[in-house]
Amino acid sequence: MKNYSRQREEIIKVVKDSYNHPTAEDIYIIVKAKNSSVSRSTVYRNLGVLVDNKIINKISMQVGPDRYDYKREIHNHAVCTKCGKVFDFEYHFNYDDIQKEVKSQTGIEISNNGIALEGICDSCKNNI
Amino acid sequence: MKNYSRQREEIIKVVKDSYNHPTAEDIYIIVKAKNSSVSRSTVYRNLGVLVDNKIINKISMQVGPDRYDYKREIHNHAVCTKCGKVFDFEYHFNYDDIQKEVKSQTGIEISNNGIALEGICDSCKNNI
DNA sequence: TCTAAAATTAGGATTAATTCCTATTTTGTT
DNA sequence: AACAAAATAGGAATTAATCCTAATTTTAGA
Repeated sequence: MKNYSRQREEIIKVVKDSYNHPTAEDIYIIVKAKNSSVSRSTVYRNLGVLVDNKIINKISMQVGPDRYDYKREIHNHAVCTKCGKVFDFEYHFNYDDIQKEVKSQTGIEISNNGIALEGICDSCKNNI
Repeated sequence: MKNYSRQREEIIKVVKDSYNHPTAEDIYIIVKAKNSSVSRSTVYRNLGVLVDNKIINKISMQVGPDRYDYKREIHNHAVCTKCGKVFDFEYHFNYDDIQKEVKSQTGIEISNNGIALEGICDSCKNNI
């Protein structure tokens, strides 16, 4: 994130305006459509940079490509392992305590902002 | 899981005896080494079947291939997003309440047994 | 403003992990 | 034993993501 670039600016804006946890490909399509010539590799590279800089979140799941989420107030995700749809949910986790506990037990400095769980959503259960 | 097969039996045993969250490839190597001719696709297919039947867990993360874990008493995972190492940790989450809450807010029936968090481990932080 | 170094990009090739395909073999049932 | 259903082997194909290199853009400094 040393130098400004129009492409990165666009990518940030697209993620910020998306509330449906888009994939890298989704983002690529949208940025591309907005005129701005951009390459797939630029999208992937910048998403990585933005995750590293804690501007966006990356959600990896048991099914399908990774999803991205602009970092706002803390919230949690529930992902359907059949269709890949991502839902937000609220729950009062004691994030600070969890973080402290994980650090002391494993040495890992947690970067999640929120917790992700997986399961089967209603429509998939009724195999629609 | 309708019919018995020697290969599936072996795969279950390998996952059960592994306490280091092996990848599909790890499992394939071990089963193969144990004599038993087995193909990679058989390993992948059976791991899927075993996950569906809730005999094993699948851990997907931001980095590297999926990991598998034999389902025992409930516990949580902390994954390093740099090196991919998976650590266990204990934390008293109110799983029942979380499950109920997620179900009512999103319709998702959670299948996780335990919660997975991500971050950077000690050795990666000191970029060893 | 001009220039050089550093950062970033485009575009395509490559890789890694997983899924898919089909002929063959094994298993459970009568 | 015979038949149908389930599972396997082996390799091809697909998907998502990463990597590579030459060209372009940005920034900082003279």
